Parts: sequence; structure tokens; C-alpha cells
Amino acid sequence: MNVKVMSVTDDHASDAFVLGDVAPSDVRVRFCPSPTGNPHVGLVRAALYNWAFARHYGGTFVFRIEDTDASRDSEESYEALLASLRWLGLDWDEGPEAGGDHGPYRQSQRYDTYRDVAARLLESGKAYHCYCSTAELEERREAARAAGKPSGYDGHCRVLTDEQVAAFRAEGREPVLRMRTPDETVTFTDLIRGEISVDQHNLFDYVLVRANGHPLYTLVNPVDDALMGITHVLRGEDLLSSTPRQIVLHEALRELGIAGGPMPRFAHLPLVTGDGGRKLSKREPESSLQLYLDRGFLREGLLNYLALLGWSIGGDEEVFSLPEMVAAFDVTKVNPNAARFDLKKAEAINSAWVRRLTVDDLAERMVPHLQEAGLFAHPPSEASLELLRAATPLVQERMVVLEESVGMLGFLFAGEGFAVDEADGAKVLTDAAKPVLEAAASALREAEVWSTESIEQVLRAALIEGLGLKPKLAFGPVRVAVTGRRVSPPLFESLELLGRETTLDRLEAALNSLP
RNA sequence: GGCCCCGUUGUGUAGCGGCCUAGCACGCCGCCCUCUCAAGGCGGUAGCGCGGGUUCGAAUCCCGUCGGGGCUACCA
Repeated sequence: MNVKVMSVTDDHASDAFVLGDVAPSDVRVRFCPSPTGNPHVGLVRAALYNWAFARHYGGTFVFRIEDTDASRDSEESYEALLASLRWLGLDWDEGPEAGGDHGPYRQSQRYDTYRDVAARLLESGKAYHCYCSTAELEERREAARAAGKPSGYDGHCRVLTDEQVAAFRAEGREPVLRMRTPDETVTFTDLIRGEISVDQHNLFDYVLVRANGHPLYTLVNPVDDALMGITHVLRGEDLLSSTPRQIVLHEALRELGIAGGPMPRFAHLPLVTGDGGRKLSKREPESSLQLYLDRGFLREGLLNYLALLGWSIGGDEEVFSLPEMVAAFDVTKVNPNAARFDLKKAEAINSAWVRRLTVDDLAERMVPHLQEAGLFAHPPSEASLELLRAATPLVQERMVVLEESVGMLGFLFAGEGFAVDEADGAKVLTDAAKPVLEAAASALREAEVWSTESIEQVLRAALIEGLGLKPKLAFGPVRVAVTGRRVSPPLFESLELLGRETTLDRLEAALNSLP
């Protein structure tokens, strides 16, 4: 069966392929990160695709926390995960702090359930105790590898006599619980990649519960998907090869009457890779969501860019909103190949969004960054906000990320703290600038009206015509003296906003700084 | 090593057997505009990994090959 042909031929065909017997509103997907370290962009994209999928069909988006690894999980990470999804606007219908009929949604609070399921799996013979030590497993694994054979578990403890068990016990061995995988090929249809199958020689009996009784991901993830009625599993390609195992467990749960819902359908999303073409890891700082928040990426921009990593809304469109994505999202059209995170492109998409915002909205979003820089009080004064709103149009099409507002608009809010950038000052505020600044100051002092138009008019008259300077040489010194930098928002508008008094003060200060 | 997935310019993609002398966006280069920087406009650069088939016709279908990635834990 060719997935892609079906999907483009007809949207309804695609829906039938994706949904099967599941009614659109019965769709249930989940985002189930483990709270280790900082949320990263690959994780965010998985959340976005799941969310968009659920919203597209009018189904349910479940948020589950897979915190069964006490040595790596942290409460800070858990909080960061919640805060991130909230900031991004990816709201969940069931999950932490939202509740739902399938809770609790933190796996650390579901150990009773796992213990119960594990016991029934053991009792029914679908899983069994394995007493092999780590060293023994390793030795046999290496041997198999050396022989060019599959290196997974060899089924050593599948059939043990009572005497053998007694002997292992006497040695003080504690068993792990292993799933007994069937002697047959497991096949499933990935919504993105088509049919995938793994034969029995490569389906190993995997560990469900540690010797110390602690349940593992291999157990809890499929169990919760089954118990929570998850209909579609959209996750990273790194989990593709564990899917047959999940299917085997799901079938066992149904046979035991533990799970009743349909077998989930799977879609394995392409990995998001870094510069080296390798899977982005949480360790790399550039993959951290926090980095983008701090720099002032817009949620719209970041999400829009992330959506583009593996999916296209079609046509020549690239900038789109979440509602537009929800309407158009089709998981079968997700590209199967890995996508590289490209910061330049992310910034380009983000700046497109900066330009899309209304002035007031953009101004509001800059406030936290200006506060962070100490330019705005907590809460900001009404006068500052008013000035900010007036200045926003000057920077809106110049800004890539909100963090830049500090550098671009700092001169307006610096007050007594204003200082000319050292390097820029040294470059532009030289002896040659002296007559320019003097002429500018006197022209501005005598301007009849303080407006962008009149400022431009008097400065041009004084500097271009009066001194016969080229525009660049004429306005450069004024720009540096007044805004502190060689690169600034448009000069005349900036002067108008700054006001005559401050402008003249700064021109004078610059003149005084010259020898 | 074994298994699985993937392969269109530098990057992300469009492409669904003829509309493809391969479109779009970002990047890069140049020009225009211009008070700096942007934005905008115009132009340029660069790609179907390779080899066989199937077909009147292949980027599109099949096979092989090479390359990349993932997994291969008592992590998730």
C-alpha cells in the first residue's frame, strides 16, 4: 500500500486511512515527555504535531508525564515542561493540572497499576522471569555479535524448571520480568512510512520490570497508551524500532481483558537534527527551548518554523498561523526524512511574524525584555509604555527577535544611564564631527516645530546644504551622539520621540567629549 | 556486527508518470531604493546520490548499490 498516493488523491481517502474505524472526535493522541533536563525543540515539534492532529479532528490531546526514572527526572524539568506548553499555547484536554477520566497522568503515581499489569502478564505466561545476570547477558550478546547474528536477548530463561529457578534463587538472584514475544512477524502500517515489519528473529524478549521491581518504559508506555485509550501515536523516529514490541504488548493486554480500545495507529516523525546531521540531544544548548524564549522568539514564529521541519502547508506558503495549520494538517503528508534545524530560517520566519503583529501587541511583548535589561520598571510606567508604543513602528521591520529591542530602543529609555557605544563613538565622533554636531545642535535648537518632518528639514538644510556634506557623513555623527550607535531606528523619527531637550543635551555631551 | 528508516540546490520543502530546459522559502552574491540598519524590488548561484530496469515517456514506479540516520540497556 502506498501511503502517499492515497493521501494526495483525496483528502477523504486520507482520513479513512488515518482514522480507520475511529470517529474524528474520538481521536486521542498524547504527548508524553519524560521530565529530564530542559525541553528541547524536537520535543516541542512532537507536541505541536500531536496537538495539531488532535485539533484537526476535534479529538483529545492528552499530556502525560513519563517520570519513571527517578535518577534522571526532576521537578524543575516537570515544571518547565508545563510552562513551555502553556507559553506555546498548546493546551491539553487531559493531563497534569487539567485532570481527566484516565488519570493520574504522572506515571510516578501509577505504580499500583503497573504492578498489577505485570503480575497478570506473569501469571498468564505472556511474560516470564529471567535470572540472567548483566555480565552473562553481555557475554552472550558479544558472542552473537561476533558471529554476525542478532544480538538481542536469546530466550535463555524462557523455559526454566523448578529446580533451575530454585538454584538461581539460592544464588541470591532476583529476576527481571521479560515479555515473551511471539514467534511470528509483526507488521504494522506507519502513517508516514507505510508498511513496516520485523520478523521473530529480531523481536527480542525485552525487559518490562527491573529486578528491583521498578517498571520500565517498555511496560508503562504501551500500558498507559492502552489504558488511556490512545488511538494514534505520533512520536519520533527513534522509537520506530520499538513499535513492534509495543504492538505485542498491546495485543497481550487485550487478550487479558486489560485493554479494550483499538490498536493505536502509529506515525513516526522524522528526527530533528543538528548541524552534524545527528539527532538533536538535550545536551546541546542550541536545542534548548529556553534559549529561544530568552532571545525573544515569538511563539507564533517558533511554532511556525518547527511545523515546517517535516511538513508543508502546500503551495508556496510558509508563514501560517496555528489555526491555519490545524485546518490543513495531514499526518500522511509529513516527510519521512530527517530535518536539520536551521537557525537562520527560524529567524527569518520569526521576523515575518514580528512584522505581522499589531503595534500594541508587539510593544507589549517587548516589555519583559526591556525590564530584563533594566530599562523598564516593574510594572512599567504608563509614560514608558506610551513612548514604547510610539517607537514600535520604527523597529517592527528591523527586529528578528524581541531581545533586540533593548539595543534598538535603549536610547529612548536609558535616561541618565545613556552612554555612547565606545567603538561607534571612537569611529564616528572624531574631530571632523565637531562642526557637524555644532551645526546640527544650533539648527535643532531653532527649529520652529519639533516633528519628524521639520527635524529632517532643518538638518538637511544645515548639514547637506549648509556644510555640503554627503548624507551619510552628515547624519552619522548625529545618530551616534543621540542614539549611541551607528545603527539605529530612522534618525528623524527617533529624534522626535526623544524630544528636543534630550536631543540637544546629548549633542552637547558629545561635543564636550571631543578634545 | 544485526535490524529498521531515509535519500530533490548549502538548509527546509513543492513535485504523486508527460504541465519539470525541476517551483517556493531561507542562505549566499550582485544591483536598485536609501539618513544607518532593516524592509521592499530586480537579478544571479546551486539539486533529483549512483547503476540498472519498467514505460512511447521517470525526480516520480521496481530492483540493486552507495551514503546518511536510528535502534540494538534492568534509559526514555
